Amino acid sequence: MSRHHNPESLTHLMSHLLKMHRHTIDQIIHPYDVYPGQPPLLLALSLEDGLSHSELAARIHNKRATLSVMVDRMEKTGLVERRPDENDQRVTRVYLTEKGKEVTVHVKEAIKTADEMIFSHFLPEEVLLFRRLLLQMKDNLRPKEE
Amino acid sequence: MSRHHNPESLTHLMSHLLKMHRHTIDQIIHPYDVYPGQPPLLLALSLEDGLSHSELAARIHNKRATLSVMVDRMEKTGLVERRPDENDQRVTRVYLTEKGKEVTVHVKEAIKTADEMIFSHFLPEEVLLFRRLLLQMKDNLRPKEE
DNA sequence: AAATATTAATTAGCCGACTAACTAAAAGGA
DNA sequence: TCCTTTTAGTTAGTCGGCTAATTAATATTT
Repeated sequence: MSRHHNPESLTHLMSHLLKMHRHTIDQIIHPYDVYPGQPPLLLALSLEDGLSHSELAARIHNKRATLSVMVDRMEKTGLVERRPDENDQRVTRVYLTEKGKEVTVHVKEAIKTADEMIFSHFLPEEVLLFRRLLLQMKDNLRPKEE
Repeated sequence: MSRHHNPESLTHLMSHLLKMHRHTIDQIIHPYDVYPGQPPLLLALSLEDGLSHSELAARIHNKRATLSVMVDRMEKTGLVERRPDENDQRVTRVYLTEKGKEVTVHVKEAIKTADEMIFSHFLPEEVLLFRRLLLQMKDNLRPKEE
């Protein structure tokens, strides 16, 4: 209780928490051919299907190169499919397959389970407060032009 | 402001924050031959040098296999060295080299810079509150035997 | 003492993430 | 129009992380 009072350990603790959270989800969804990095991508497509690679990469905070390889794998496991954009031949759009849509239902349940676990015993106002602090941090890290 | 009210996005936001935090540190330490995953290992050794692989893996919340490969690389870049344990021939202990110790000074500064950035505009009691919430989450995720 | 189980570390193989370098297509300028 | 710049996506190479399987040494059991 008296050790680790420096802010560094807070980020270390955060990364540990996220690792456990991710692991909880992965345990549930692994049987559905979904790998640990894929839930954000599936959720993004379930909100708006047919995003381009660039849009999708931005939504899930990944680089295009990372996304390209992920989509390769997910195409192989039959979760998504690529279709060329009609107007711009540079653009490839990514769509959920039927299997992808079915699997996303289970992914959402898994996330719900993990979130209820990690935020259990939290008062609603504590969750709101936590959100406010995270948004403050995000703002702090935003590069300022001056 | 009105979108993303579900807890899921909180973990997504956390992972985004950590990614930026890690990137901030990496920008500073990259010239010192330190790769983005290595700061926690260096800090652990600067607190207690000569840990075994198993101990070190536990401290930084990694698996032994992950650690083994990291130590390989860090031995190549001259940051750490392996020495066998005297009493137990199964055990290998990891020590900071002189270069490793020097570099760790810069790593600590980089972490300090990144932490001051991410926690700027935070009141001391907000940091404490944030810590309390994270510890609550950690406790929530601890597997209970019952 | 000998057989068995456990522990420490490594290796192989995979997924996730990045940067840098590349190709192709579209947009903009002279 | 032609040249240049920008944008979209892929590929290659590397680091970080995992699980499963392997090897070696120590502990346990019988």
